[in-house]
Amino acid sequence: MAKQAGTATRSVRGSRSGRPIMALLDLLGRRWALRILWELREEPLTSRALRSACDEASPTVLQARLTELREAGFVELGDGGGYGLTPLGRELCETFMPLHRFAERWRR
Amino acid sequence: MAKQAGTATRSVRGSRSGRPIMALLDLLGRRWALRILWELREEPLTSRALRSACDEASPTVLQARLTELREAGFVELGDGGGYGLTPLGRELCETFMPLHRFAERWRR
DNA sequence: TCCTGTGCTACATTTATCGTAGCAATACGC
DNA sequence: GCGTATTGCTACGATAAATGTAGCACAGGA
Repeated sequence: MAKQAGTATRSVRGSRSGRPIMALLDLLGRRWALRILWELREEPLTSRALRSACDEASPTVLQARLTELREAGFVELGDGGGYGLTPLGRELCETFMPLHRFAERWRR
Repeated sequence: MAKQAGTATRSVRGSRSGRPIMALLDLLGRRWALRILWELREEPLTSRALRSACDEASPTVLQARLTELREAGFVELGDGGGYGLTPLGRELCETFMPLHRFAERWRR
């Protein structure tokens, strides 16, 4: 699994262009990535609470996504335990808020 | 591979809640989905041009994503050939535009 | 007719994710 | 101390999804 340290560019899958938007789209395009950010939007959650919020997704992927999101600087592990958004992550989450309104109108 | 007709709700993976935002986050959280929307943001592209734009992603997934995005009503296949965004898809894409600015500031 | 480009598919290989179980560490109350 | 509960996190076999390469049928254009 991808878990190498965030030393370098890390050639995020399918985006060797170096354009940051591609790296971001790729990171957010992995399973549960968007969902994790969404579930943390209001308050920090423990790893198990987050798992519950994410329909009991397997801890393997959740842990992988959390590591990636932490390396990206969007999520952090509070010293008292529990995952929360960093200021940057909160900012990113704000970017996604209009999606909520859109989804409500969409209603497949 | 997921390819069933859009007959029913289709229980989008990991979102049995019925909340549309979950379905949307799930759909957009599949590989190349966000990227496809992004690459189509300006002009329609043929399937092969889209493939080139997406770093030569395998046509199997691209075709799968395109089918899903079409069923969702975000993408359509123009009668002259070439994939383009529907008005709804364009609207969704607008929602993601702030992401571009964010990514530029992010620059991992 | 041949050539080119379109959307799209087959299929074997590789990779990601799932599901279940369990670990070490850190607390609690007794 | 002892048990018990919770934390973050990992192992590992089974399953689902993505990759890479090749190629199909169809529709023009020369």
